[in-house]
Amino acid sequence: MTGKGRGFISTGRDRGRKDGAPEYESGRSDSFFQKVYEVARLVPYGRVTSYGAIAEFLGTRGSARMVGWAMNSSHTEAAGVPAHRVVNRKGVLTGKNHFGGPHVMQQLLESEGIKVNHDLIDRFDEIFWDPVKELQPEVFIRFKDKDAGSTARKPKSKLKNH
DNA sequence: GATCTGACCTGCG
DNA sequence: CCGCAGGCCAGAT
Repeated sequence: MTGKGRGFISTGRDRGRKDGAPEYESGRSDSFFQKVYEVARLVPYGRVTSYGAIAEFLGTRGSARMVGWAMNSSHTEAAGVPAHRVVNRKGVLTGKNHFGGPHVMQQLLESEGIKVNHDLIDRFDEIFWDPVKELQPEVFIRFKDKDAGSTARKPKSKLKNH
């Protein structure tokens, strides 16, 4: 039951250390990037998610670009981040060039049983794994705990139910 | 310390 | 229906 009772996703309040101490060397930090890595690691085997889904999950819907940018620095993570399971909303392997090869990302996906045709994931809507839908019950509590009072969250009327 | 860029997404024309 | 421009936030120069 994945009894990872640890902090998981922190509030990330104190981002950026002016003292020049690199967060990634510390192993775990509260930086926004680390949160992205955590979510990316939660993507099940044989499933994929999108940058926007992770961004929305973290509370910053419009900052999908940051998720991709975070993946760019994911190579510093010794723990290993399954960045190949993160694609854009269309299911296109936009970050394939950052895997050290134009076909590395595709091969990684295919090794998990994911079919890729011309940099496009086949049956993307079927294997798509949305952290907001899957992890919402447990993780959102962490975020709400941050505000603790601002329970007045905007209802997500617009569901991207493909 | 200001400016630009970026593995994106959504909306408008 | 397709094309484009704006927005988003944090790292890099």
